[in-house]
Amino acid sequence: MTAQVTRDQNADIPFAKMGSGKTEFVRVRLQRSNQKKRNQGSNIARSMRDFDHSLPMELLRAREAAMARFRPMLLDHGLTEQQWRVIRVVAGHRNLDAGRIAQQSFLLAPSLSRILQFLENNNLISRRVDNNDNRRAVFALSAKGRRLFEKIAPNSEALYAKIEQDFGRRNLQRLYELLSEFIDSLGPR
Amino acid sequence: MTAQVTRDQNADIPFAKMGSGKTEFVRVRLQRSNQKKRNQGSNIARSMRDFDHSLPMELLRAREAAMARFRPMLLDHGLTEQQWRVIRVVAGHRNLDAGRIAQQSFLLAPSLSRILQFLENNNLISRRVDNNDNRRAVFALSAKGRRLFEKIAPNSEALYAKIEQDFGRRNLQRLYELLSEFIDSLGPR
DNA sequence: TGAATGCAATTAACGTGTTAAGTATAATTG
DNA sequence: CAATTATACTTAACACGTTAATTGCATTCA
Repeated sequence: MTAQVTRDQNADIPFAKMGSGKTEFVRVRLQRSNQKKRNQGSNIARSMRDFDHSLPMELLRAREAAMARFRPMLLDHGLTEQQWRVIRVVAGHRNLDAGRIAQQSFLLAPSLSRILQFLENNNLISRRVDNNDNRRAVFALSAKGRRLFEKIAPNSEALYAKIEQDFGRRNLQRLYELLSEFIDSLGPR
Repeated sequence: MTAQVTRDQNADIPFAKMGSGKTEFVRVRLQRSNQKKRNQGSNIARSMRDFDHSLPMELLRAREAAMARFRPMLLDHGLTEQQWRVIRVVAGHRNLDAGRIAQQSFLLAPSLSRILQFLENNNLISRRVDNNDNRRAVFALSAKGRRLFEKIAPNSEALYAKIEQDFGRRNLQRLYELLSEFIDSLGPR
C-alpha cells in the first residue's frame, strides 16, 4: 500500500528547508497582526483583499488547521484523507454503490473511481456487480479493510476530542450550526 | 491563455450526465433530511460518522458552496481560483517575492511556482530578480494583468455582496469570528 | 576564505480536483 | 421492440495539493 503522503505541519516560516537533510515544506500561516499592514495598492485591490482574505480563504484555512491534525496519523497508516473518507463510508453501510459513496464522502466521481481502484488493489475493499443493475458496483470492506478501519477509528476520535477540547464544545457546536446554515443559504444551485 | 476549467454547478443528483450531448458532472450535495437515515454499521462507525460528516467535511462543503458562485465567473475569464488568488495578491502590493505571495494566497510553494509560470507565460505578470538577493524573484502585474484584474474585481465584489445578502451580514460576521478563533485555537501546531 | 549550513525557489512524483468525453447498461418512447 | 435518451460509472487531460529532492545563491564560521 503506497498512499501519497500529505502535509503534516503548519508554521509561520515560508519554504522552511534544511540545508542537506530532511525537507519540510510547511503551510504558511498569515499572522493576524500582519493583516492590517499591507495597505498599498489600488482601491479596488484593497476592498477585494478584505474579502479574499476572508470567506473561502478562511474556510480553507480552518479546514487546513483541522486536517493538519489528522493527516500525520492517517499517513502512518498509509492512507490519504480522501481514502479514509471512503473507508469510513464503506465501513458504515452495506451494499453501497459508488454513487452513494460519492455523496457521503463528498467526492466527485472521477476521484472516487481512482480511490476505489486503489482500495481494491490493496485488498481493503471488495467490489461486486449489483444484482439488479449491471451498471452499478457495490462495495464492502474486506477483513483487512475492517482491521485497518478499527485501528484508525479510535485515533481519529481522540484527535477530534482534542479539537473539541481546544476550541470548546460550545464554539464547535455554534460553528457547525453556522456552516450548516451557510451551506443551506447558498443552496444547491 | 488556457486555464483549466473548474466546476460550476451543484445538484442533488450524483453523476448526472446527458446521454449523448453535454456532460455535466455535479458536486453531490447530501440532503440534510437523509443524514439521519443511515444508521446501520458498527458502533465505531456510527460515532465516527457523526464527526467525519462534520468538521472538515462541513468546512469543505461550505467552502465549496461559496466557490461554486465564483468559479463560473473566473472561468469566463480563463482563470482558476488559485490563479485569481495570486493575481489579487500581486495586484495589491508592490515588489512581492514568491514567499510573500505564497503566504498571502495560502498556496504551497510548488503550486505557486507553477501558477507564476502560467501567469508569466500568459503575460499577466512580470518577473524580475531581486536587487539584493539573487535567489528571490519579485513580481508585478503587467498592463494586461491589471486590465484583467480590473475587469474581474467588480464581479467578484458583486458575488460577495450577494453571499452577504443571502446568508446575512450578521451571520457572516459571526462566521468569520468563529473561523478565526478556530484557526487560532488549533494553532500553528 | 573556503567549507558547511541555511534559504528561496524549482522540479519530481504521485494523488486529488475538475470538466469533458467515452462505455456499457437501463429505461423510455414512438 | 428498435431507437432514443438517461444512468452509472470510467477514462482522459490538465491544474492543484503534497512531500521529497534538487539547484543556486547567501550566510556563517572554522
